Amino acid sequence: MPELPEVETIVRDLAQFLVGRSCRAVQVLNLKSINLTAAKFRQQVLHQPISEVSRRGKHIVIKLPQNYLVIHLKMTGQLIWRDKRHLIVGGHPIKQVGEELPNKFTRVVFDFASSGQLFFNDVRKFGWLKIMTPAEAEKYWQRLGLDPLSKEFSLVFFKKLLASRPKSRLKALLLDQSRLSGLGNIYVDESLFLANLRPDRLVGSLTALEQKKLWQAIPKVLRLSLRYRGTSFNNYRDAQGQSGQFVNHLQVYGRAGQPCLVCGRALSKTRLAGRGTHWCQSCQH
DNA sequence: GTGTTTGTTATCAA
DNA sequence: CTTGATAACAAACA
Repeated sequence: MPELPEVETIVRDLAQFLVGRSCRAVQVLNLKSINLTAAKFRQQVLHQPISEVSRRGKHIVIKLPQNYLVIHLKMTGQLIWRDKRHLIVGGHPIKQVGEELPNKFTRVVFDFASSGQLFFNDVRKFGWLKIMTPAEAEKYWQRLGLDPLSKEFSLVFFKKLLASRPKSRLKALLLDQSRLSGLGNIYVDESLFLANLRPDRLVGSLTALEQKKLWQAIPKVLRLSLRYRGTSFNNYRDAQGQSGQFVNHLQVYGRAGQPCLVCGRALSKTRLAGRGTHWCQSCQH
């Protein structure tokens, strides 16, 4: 489940591999993964030098001279770069990390001639790659809320956000991409645990101190995960096919029934805002 | 065969 | 308008 830290990890890697390069061939193995016909998609991408790879919420944005290639990995999407050049260290070629690609879940392949290949894999086919004009992209971004790692994510902004949805539950508000963009199920649960707040608390019931604590917890969790290159609960891999290691530092997500790492009480799992919600009944109020 | 998993959108209800 | 619930999308996994 790629959320902000996972997408940011992929974007930083891809920028190194892709910027300045042009795609020489595209194979579309699943038409539903793209927003144009294969011929038009190919025409938009081929021989167009990539100038920038960036992130908008959970979206990956690849800048081409005329248009943007916007990618959402949804739940099981992967973007994995395979270098074609034989890296020789100490007289021996470095062994490629991860499995052989393409595999049965590869949906699109971008060929970068002599340098390498980029594979879009997606078990569940929810992910997508869309060519957008700058105008279309701008319109699309307008639906996204603020990035919690941006400098605009101030305490004042956050308090206004909370005040605008007083009757919502914390879990639902933090998952809403039109309010904040980038948090998903894992980091919402982790942030609420770190802030000692119940996921089902009404937003309007928070004290000033609780508001500040939550505001601090969100970027803290995201940055910590980024340091470990994200959470590979199952499907997520970075752009080099490697797992993220933050799964070893999760406090509540995926730990239902196991002891709370702070107080020792068995962690709970309930259903809230349509999602499995993990939390500690002793530590969160 | 059944239930669970989740990002996002659409639809419906109160 | 707000909020929440549910289905849909698709496929693996227990």
